[in-house]
Amino acid sequence: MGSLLMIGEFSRMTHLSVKALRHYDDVGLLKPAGVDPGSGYRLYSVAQIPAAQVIRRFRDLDMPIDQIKEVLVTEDPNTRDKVILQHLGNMQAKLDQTQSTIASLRALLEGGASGRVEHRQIPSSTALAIRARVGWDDAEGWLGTVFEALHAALERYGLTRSGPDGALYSDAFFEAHDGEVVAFTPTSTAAGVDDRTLIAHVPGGLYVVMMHEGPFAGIDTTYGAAGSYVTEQAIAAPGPIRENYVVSGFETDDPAALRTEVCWPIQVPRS
Amino acid sequence: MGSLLMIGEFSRMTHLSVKALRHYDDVGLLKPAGVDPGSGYRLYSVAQIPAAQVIRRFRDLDMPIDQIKEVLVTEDPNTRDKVILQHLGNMQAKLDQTQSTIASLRALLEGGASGRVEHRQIPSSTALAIRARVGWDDAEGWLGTVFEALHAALERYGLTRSGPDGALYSDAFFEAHDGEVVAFTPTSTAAGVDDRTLIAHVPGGLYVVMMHEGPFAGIDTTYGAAGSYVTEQAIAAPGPIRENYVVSGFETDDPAALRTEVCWPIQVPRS
DNA sequence: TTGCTCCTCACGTCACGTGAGGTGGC
DNA sequence: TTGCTCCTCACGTCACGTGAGGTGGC
Repeated sequence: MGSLLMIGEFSRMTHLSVKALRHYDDVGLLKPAGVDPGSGYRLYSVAQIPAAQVIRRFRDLDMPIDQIKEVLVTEDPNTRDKVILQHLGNMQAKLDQTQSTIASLRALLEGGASGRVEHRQIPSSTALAIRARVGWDDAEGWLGTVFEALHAALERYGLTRSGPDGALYSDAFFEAHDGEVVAFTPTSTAAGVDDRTLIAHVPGGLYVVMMHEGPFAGIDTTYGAAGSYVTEQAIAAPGPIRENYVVSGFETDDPAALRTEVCWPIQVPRS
Repeated sequence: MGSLLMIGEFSRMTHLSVKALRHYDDVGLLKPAGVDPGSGYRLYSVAQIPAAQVIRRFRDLDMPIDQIKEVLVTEDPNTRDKVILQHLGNMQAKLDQTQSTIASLRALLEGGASGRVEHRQIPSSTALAIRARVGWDDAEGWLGTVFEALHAALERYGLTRSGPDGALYSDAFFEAHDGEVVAFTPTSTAAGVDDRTLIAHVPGGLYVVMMHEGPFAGIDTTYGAAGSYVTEQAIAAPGPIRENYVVSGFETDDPAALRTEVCWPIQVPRS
């Protein structure tokens, strides 16, 4: 129980480097069981080995130190294991996305089939919507929860969806990877909706529309194609970019079956 | 061809942030096609979009900028695609290791069955060996290539292996994640080996030996168990830690079937 | 006394992000 | 003229790694 180890021995037993161990002490992630008052030597207990092993694994998975701290402060073992397993779920999701990034890279190298460009006048519509400042990496998760909330609200008010879910993206969202996003579910009427903040008017306009087929990891290729077209035609117009989720994760579990319309605002042609 | 874009437009089309684009300009990863002499504005060409897409994917996969540069300077498209695919192979391997880290974390939470401890007098032996300073992350790859070289040498000299491959690890390898490692293939005789640098004497000694079952991602648990035992018995001795690859990647493709003996040096008991 | 292991600053690294303060064209 | 988009420093962040310079016990 009380066997104490010097930092080098503890390092060999846990495979954490000495520098890392000192850092974990500094930031309060893993404090040594004791400190020699005379020499200042850190003294670790063999009982700290399991905690060190958990830390090492999470760091291997690039979990931030603060998050690991949250996991480890949970004293009750059952609760703690649940927290860990939940984090593992997130890791797995990240991993799946990495897989999909690799796939999209392969696809890119094999030459992406650029889709067809369509000019479309999108009419304005009434919708239930939620607007927020969203960070780039949180966007996919945010959209998922928000659309679930919007669909639940639709049902609650006895309304029906009059078209695919969609979202408007501010320039800052792309340029600073952090900006306003409006997620909306169109509906023919918002009668009876008492929460006024949910009701929104989604402005229409003239857009170049391209269909993106497959997961979001590769959607930048469609953005590139649409943007190139708009640039070469010199018809770009200001305003948010719009995505329509024609076939979304609510309709299919097969990532390859996803269909997203990328809508790039363009000028009304001069007569 | 010549359509030029301001940095914000290029950001929206490539999904790279403006800050990232400026950084890639600074470090020479992606220079804008032109710069406005009056304003200093960066001007990108639509022809640069594919390069930006490749960069974005590799960065999503955490490939260092310098490596991406190496990939992109390869002008010939065929060679370049081969280089990229090779890097993708590495990525896939890292991903598989992440999977295995997750698995070992789950195993850890379900309570690892700590193996049996054996005291063993390991005799000294002659061996073909390669010694080098190795970085932590390179170790597994280094061992693979080195053992292939050693086996090839054995065959070349008409010798036979007299025991499992093994390696000696300096303290610095664990404590600084960068230190001396000796990989060796034991052989009863080194007669006829003209490359003297290959011949080594692997010293024997008294060790505590524990068998690690499964992939290397979880081997720290066995280190922890062996180290705890040695500490609690107060029998630790100086000297490198030794691993014997009883069932290695050369013998099986199933990670769960791997068997590695972790040998921790201990003192000769006093009469 | 020599070596060994440990200690504490202070600074470097990598890939950007975060402001501050300022400029040019519609 | 106001806004907008862009510009360049300079510094911050995260998780350590890299020395420099120094101390205590066998």
